[in-house]
Amino acid sequence: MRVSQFFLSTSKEAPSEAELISHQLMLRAGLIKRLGSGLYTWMPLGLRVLRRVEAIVREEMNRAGAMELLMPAVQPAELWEETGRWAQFGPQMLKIKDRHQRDFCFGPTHEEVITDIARREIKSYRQLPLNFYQIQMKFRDEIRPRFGVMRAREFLMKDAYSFHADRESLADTYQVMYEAYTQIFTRLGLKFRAVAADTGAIGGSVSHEFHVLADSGEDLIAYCPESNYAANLELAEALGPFYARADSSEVMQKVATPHVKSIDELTAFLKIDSDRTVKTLIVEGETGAIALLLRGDHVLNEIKAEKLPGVKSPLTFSSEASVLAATLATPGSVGPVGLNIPVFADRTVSLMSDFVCGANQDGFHLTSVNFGRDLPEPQVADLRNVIPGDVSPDGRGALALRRGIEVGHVFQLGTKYSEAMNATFLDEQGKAQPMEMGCYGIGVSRIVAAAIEQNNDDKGIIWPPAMAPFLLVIVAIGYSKSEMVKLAADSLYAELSGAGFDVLLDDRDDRPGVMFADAELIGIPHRVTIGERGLKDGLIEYQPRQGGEPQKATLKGAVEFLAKLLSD
RNA sequence: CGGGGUGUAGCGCAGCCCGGUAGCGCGCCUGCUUUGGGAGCAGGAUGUCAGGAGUUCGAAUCCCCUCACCCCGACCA
Repeated sequence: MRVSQFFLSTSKEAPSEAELISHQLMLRAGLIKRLGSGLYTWMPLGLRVLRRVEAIVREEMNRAGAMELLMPAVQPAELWEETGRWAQFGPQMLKIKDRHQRDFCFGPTHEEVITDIARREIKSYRQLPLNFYQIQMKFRDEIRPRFGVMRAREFLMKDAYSFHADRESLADTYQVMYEAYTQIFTRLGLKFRAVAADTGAIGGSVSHEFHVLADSGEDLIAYCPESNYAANLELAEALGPFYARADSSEVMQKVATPHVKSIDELTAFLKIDSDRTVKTLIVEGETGAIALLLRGDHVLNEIKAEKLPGVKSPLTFSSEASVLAATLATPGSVGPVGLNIPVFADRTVSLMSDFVCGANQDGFHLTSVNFGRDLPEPQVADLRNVIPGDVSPDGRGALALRRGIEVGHVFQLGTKYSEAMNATFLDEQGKAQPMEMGCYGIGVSRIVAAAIEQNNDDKGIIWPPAMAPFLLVIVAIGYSKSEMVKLAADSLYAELSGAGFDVLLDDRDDRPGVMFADAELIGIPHRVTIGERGLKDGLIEYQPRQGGEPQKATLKGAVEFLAKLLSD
C-alpha cells in the first residue's frame, strides 16, 4: 500500500475525551473515529489491525475443531422469553420494535439463538459433540461506556458455543478451547494470564477468564507467584488465619465515641489499628436485614456476599431507615452485640478476640468484645476480598494482586439453556437428554486496545508484529524529487509486496520528520529509510520500531535482508 | 441512575468572574524557499460560541430549561 493512495489521519494532539493511553493513541493514529458514546468507526488503518486479530482467532478456532457460522444481530424477543432473560438481562439489552410493533433486541450475546439452532438440528448423540462460533458485532447498552473501544457499546466479539452428550465431553472441549485461547493470545504477542472466574449472569459452573496484564485494567487478579493459582479477585478465596482465637483478657466496655462514623475515625479516636476493629454491614435479606462482619481494614466481596443463604440478589445495602429499625443505630455505630438478625462473620473476624465494634447506640462503641462470651458464635463465611500477602488457597505461598483487561472468557454452562429451551438429543437408549453446553468468548475489538495499552512509548503504538497493520514501512525521502530514490523505493516495495509482505510505502513529499513521526505513531514494527544520501553509496537504513539501533544495508541485498527480518 | 465536569474553527485551547459583536496554536488552501526527525516567509479560508427560551439598547459572557460528551461508583468481551 502506498500512503498516497491510503488514508492516514494522524494528529499531534488527542481529543480531550480520551483518558486512557490506548484510547488516545487509537484516536491520534487515526485507527478509530467516535460517532457517539460507545460507538466507533474503524478507519482503514484500524480495520487492518482488527482483521489481523480476527484472522488469528479464526485460524485457531478452526484448528481447534470449531465451525464458523453467522447468526443474526437482531433477535426476536420470544427466544429470550423462553430462558427468562428478556426481563432478566435488563437495560443492558437494546430492545427495539419492528414495523409491526413486535419486540426484538440487538444481540448482546447468542446463547438463545444457537440453542434454537441446536434443538432444531441436533437429534442424536451421534451428531455430538459440536462447536459453533461466529465473529460478529454485539451491542450492550453499557451503563457507562468508556475508554474508547475498550468498553464500547457496539463491539466485535468472537463467541463459540459447544454441545455435548455428557459432562466429560464438555470438559474435553472446554480444555481444547482453553488451550486454543492460550495459543491465540500467545500468537498475538500479548502478556496475559488465565484466571479462575465467577460465572456471573451467563450462568454455569466452571469458568476461566483470560486477562491481558496492564496497570490500567479494570479487573483485579489475585495470583500466587510460587504456584499456578490465579483467580479474579471476585472469586479468589480468602482463607482464614491459621492461628486459634486468643483468649480474652479484658472485660467488654462501652466507650463514648462522639461523631465517629468510619473505621478511620474510630482508629484515630481510640488510637488503635484498624485490624483490631470489626465493621458491621447491613444488607437486605429475603426475610429482613442481615449483618455481615468484616475486619475494619478488609473490603467486602459483594459476589461472595450475594451467595450467602438468605441474602437478596443483587446485593443491596439497607437504607439508613432499615438499618435503624434493625439495629437501633445509624450506620457508623452498628455492631453485632445484641443483634437479633442473622449474622455472618468473615473467617478472619471469627478468630478475633478483644475487638472493637459499634454499640448499636449512636455515638458509642464497644471494646474488648469476644465471641462466645459477649455475643453468640456467628455463622462463618468467606466474605472479603483477598489482599496481598494472604495465603494462597492452594496453600503454596502468598497471594499478590495485579490488574488485567478481560479479553476472553470460557464457561461450562451445563444444561441451563438446553433445559430452558428444551434442546434435547436421543441417547444410546433412545432417551431424550438435555445437551451439555459450553460457551467461549473473545473480545476482538477490545484486544486491539489492550495490545496498545501493553505496547506503547512516548512516540506512539508499538504493534506486536502479529497484529500490525503493516509489517514494514518504507520511508522514501524526496520520492518525487529524486529519480534515484523513486526507483529504489518502488522496486523494494514491489519485491517485498510480491513476496507477500504487508508493506507501506511512504511516497509523500513531506519532510522526513513528518514521515518518521507517523511511522512511529502508527506503530509499524520495521522501517527502512531510502534517501539520496545513502543511495550514493548504495545503502539504505533499517530501524526497528522498538529496541534496536539503526543499521545500514546495501540496496542490493535489501530484499533478502528484509525478507528474513519480516519472516521472523 | 446518582455525584462531579465540559461544550467557542477539523483538533487542542483562551475569552466568560467584570456584557460592547470572537481570538491563539496545530491542521487546511495558495505562492516562493526548504527536504535525514513534526520546516521558513508571505497571503488566505473556516464559527448558527451545543440548542432553546429569557434579562438587556446590546449576550460566547448573566438567568432558566433542554441536549450531548467526559470523569468517579453498581455491569461485562
